[in-house]
Amino acid sequence: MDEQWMIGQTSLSLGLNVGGPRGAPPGTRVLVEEDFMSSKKNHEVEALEAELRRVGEENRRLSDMLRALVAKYADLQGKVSGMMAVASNHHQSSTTSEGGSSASATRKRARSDSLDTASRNPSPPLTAAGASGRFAVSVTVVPDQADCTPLHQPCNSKRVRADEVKASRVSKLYVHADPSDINLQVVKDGYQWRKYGQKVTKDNPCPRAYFRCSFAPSCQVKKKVQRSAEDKTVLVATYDGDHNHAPPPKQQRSGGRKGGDAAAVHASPAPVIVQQQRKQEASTAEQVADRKNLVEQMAATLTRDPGFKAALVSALSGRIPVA
DNA sequence: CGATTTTGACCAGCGC
DNA sequence: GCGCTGGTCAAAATCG
Repeated sequence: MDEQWMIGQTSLSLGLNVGGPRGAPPGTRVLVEEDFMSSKKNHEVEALEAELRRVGEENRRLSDMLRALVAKYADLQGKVSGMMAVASNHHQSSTTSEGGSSASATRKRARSDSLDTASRNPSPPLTAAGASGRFAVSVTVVPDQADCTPLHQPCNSKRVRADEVKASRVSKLYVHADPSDINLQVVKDGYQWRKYGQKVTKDNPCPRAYFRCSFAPSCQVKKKVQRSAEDKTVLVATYDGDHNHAPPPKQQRSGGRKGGDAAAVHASPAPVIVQQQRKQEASTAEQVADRKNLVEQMAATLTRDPGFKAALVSALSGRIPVA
């Protein structure tokens, strides 16, 4: 995937001036007359240079470590992909012989079957999210149990327990929402969602909202959004399925009426974290470009954020003692 | 006027 | 069989 590309972006310019002025501005000149001052200055310069060399070396070492890590990751990913492909083939051959629908093929199932006739997309769930300038976003993925869910067993199974067994693609996204927007059940992930239901669940006083992807009628991705029972500032979004289309372009995402996901995404490019569940299927150039855009957006957002810069500067300046 | 949200009703699965 | 619960539907309401 994009590790190599990301590695190549080591020169993401943050526009920082770390460690104070690197030289007097042109045109200014400091005259130091006393010898002891001169020697002291030389001493400081040497110390700073030594520190600079040390930091540079550390930087190089960390870069090497990162490269090694990414290489290992890619290697492992390849192995996992291979194993999953093998498992998928195996499962397919075993499920195709299972035959007709069960006796509990109900009206509802028939309904959902009609919906499920739409293709189950192979595209990776480019689940990206940013939350109102907050950076606390995390993702957990329930690993695919079965790559190809038979059509008579739709992914949107009702029971969580059944989901745990049958669900093909379920991922969870934790978004730290703005406490002031305590009623806003919105997880901004770049896609257009249409709410089709809301329910108060037993274990959580906060209602759970049900969303469908409204950008593409054939897209069967569903999303459940609920505030965490423990921390009401945390939104838990559960994604069910994969999008079979690219994320809508920004100008189209702003079509929502009431400041929904789309409008929120349009409002400001929030930091995003991309998670990928099915690497072996994410090979098209378009998807790669999407992810590059997301990373670029992330970097751009971080560089624009004065708080981030300040934190980075303070962290770096703490490492470089200024006499 | 069309798209979206709201909300009560309905349905299916599960445990007892 | 019954009740509980989660998921979905669909009509009405709302909004730009």
